[in-house]
Amino acid sequence: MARLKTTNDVFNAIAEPKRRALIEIIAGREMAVGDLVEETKWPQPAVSKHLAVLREVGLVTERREGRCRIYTIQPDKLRPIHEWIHQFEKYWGGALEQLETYLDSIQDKEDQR
Amino acid sequence: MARLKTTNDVFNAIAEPKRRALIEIIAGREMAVGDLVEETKWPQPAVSKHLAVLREVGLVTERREGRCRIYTIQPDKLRPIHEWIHQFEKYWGGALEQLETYLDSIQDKEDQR
DNA sequence: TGTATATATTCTTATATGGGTATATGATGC
DNA sequence: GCATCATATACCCATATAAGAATATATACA
Repeated sequence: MARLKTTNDVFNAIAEPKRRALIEIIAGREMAVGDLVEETKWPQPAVSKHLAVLREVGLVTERREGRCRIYTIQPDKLRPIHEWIHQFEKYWGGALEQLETYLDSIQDKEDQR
Repeated sequence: MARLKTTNDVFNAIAEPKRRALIEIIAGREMAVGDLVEETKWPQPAVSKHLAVLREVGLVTERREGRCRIYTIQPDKLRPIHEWIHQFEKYWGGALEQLETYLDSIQDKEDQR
């Protein structure tokens, strides 16, 4: 087997720095492809192809508006990664991180209710 | 250009599920390669090669002890990823996550002192 | 010195990439 | 219908895998 596809999961999708850059730019707002091309100064096909990967793993959604395609971030898709790393937080943490860990454990119980 | 090397950074290194599995197994203890082979039931060269990638990005360190090589995790190397995702947490959060974000901001100020 | 043990490295191969360029699709306005 | 704008897709290429099998390295021990 070769390396996993970039569209295999969110971990693989965000391994590419340019896709992380796109996520940072889109976060919290809605943007058309053209806006992203202007902001990044990358060739349009490059932007479209990276967006296609992010779309396939669900990190962004697309909505058509006339000729434009408006992209929106789905940040909750990053949560599995956050939680995967969270389990190792206790090994590097100072005092405040420990409190965080404690509060998370409370929340986990709440989520189970 | 092709895809970035798996050893390019921690993001690329942990994109492979088997490397994440290794990290989960080693976390919090010290293990020889043989222990990992036994635990995973993977072929020994596979384990060694995945460990080499983790080593190159600093996620594990190796110590020689007789014929064995003992591997230890360096969990703080995961921190940059945790912090990258942290900036998007506010977009998905419920009440307790907001508190977490607040506590983090306190801690950031503390770190700056 | 020779042998067994523990681990790393070297091949090979199938597969997937990201960049660049050209082209296709699709909506708008005349 | 036709030209134009906005975006996606197809093609080519150089590069990097991960798996498997075979082999090399290094240490311990008789």
